[in-house]
Amino acid sequence: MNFYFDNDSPIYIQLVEQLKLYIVSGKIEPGGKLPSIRELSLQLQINPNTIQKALQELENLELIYTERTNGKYVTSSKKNIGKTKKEMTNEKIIEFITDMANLGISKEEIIKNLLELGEKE
Amino acid sequence: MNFYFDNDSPIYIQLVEQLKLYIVSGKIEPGGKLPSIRELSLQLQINPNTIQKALQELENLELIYTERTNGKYVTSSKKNIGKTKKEMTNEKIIEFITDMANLGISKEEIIKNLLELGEKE
Amino acid sequence: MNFYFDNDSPIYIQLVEQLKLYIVSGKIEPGGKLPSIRELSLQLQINPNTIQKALQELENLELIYTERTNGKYVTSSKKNIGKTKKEMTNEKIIEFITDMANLGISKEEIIKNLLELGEKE
Amino acid sequence: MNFYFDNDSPIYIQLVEQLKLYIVSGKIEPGGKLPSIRELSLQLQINPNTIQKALQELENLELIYTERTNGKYVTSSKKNIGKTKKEMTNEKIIEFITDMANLGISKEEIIKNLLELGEKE
DNA sequence: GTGGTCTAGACCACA
DNA sequence: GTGGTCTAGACCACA
Repeated sequence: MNFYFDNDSPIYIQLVEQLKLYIVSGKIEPGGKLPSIRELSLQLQINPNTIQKALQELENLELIYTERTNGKYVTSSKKNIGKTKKEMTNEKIIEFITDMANLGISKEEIIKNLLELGEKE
Repeated sequence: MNFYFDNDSPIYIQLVEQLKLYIVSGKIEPGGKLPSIRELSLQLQINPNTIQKALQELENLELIYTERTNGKYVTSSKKNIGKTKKEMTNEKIIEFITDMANLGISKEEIIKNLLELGEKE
Repeated sequence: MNFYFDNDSPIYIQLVEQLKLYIVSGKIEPGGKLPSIRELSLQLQINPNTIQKALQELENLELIYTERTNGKYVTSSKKNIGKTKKEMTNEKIIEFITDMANLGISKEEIIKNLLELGEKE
Repeated sequence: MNFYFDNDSPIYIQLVEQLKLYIVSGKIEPGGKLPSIRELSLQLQINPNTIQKALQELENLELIYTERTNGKYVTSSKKNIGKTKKEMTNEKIIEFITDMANLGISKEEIIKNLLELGEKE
């Protein structure tokens, strides 16, 4: 797991986004234990308060849960994970389509563009 | 021209984004005169300083220019407008593809998804 | 005589500067009659008030003088013209040296630079 | 670091210019931390908004960068600093040569003049 | 009328 | 503590 941060948005938000992606894409496995806040703080060179804030958000989304005195775990609920994945996907698709529409770019052009990008890679 | 503002990002940024879209999509025509800062301020119920800040950004992007004591105009340079449009489009496409890849969604799935959205509408 | 204007400084100032240069460099001859404000206004596409303001400045500098009901003339006084030329020159040289010093560039480097520029042309 | 302000141009521009000089001449070292906006405001007796505006310009020029909630730093990029220094130097030299040419003063005369200034000092 | 600058001061998120 | 945003409002030069 690698994390990248820029100065364009709050660090805790960037952390939430990246952890969400690791969870919904399965790169962090369901039910797995998370490193402690202290550990994460050291590893990522981020203030523990900021880590805590990010993890709190993930807990609100029911993607992780806390076992008192024991640590934090990724949910085992495929349903929760799937729901978040679907939400994220839909949100991003809708936003993308809207953006393209506002730019005056049709669905056909988008698809053509995507296919070309596919060939180049 | 309609403008909508939410509380998720600074007003001046939202104004810049919306004006950019109006310009690159041609809804404000190249060379056209913009309403004065005072007028926009009244219309949008936004402080003139905030309007000024947004327009300054657009001027930095060379999408508008200022005639001293006369007013502000959209650039007539199709090149500038086209360049910005291309930049905005590419940026959003790349971001979208990256997001989808991180979510573990393949290009084929995206296209399928887009086509389905097309049918629904 | 050609005039060029940008939006970086007030037009009347740009007009003063350009006229000063034409006078001190002799491109407008001493004692010569200037076009009327109306004519200049038409030619340069500049508001007559702006022309008037610029000419007033030149009159304060004793580079031109007004013959009531007859028009405006460039001074015949070589002394006045020479004095202004010297002032402008010294001012610009001092400013340039100061700028270069602030940039940490020595006199020797400047001269080297100038000579190189000479060769290229 | 000393700052001087006159009434000939906007304060924020003068501040930008002076900070640029301090940066490109190395008097503020690359990577160094700038005083906070509030501190500068107090020291220079200038409104924080005006300071902010000046620093924003420097950030646009990529001469400084912001660490969220932490402060502002001079870039460590020698490339950026060098590029700006070169730009400033060339600009001023070209402007100077043009001015002198318009005044009808030859390169030889300029150099003679510079050398004389050297002797006087 | 136009845009530009500046101040005072409040308020916010973030770390 | 840090920077960022926004408003209210004054004032200015210019055309």
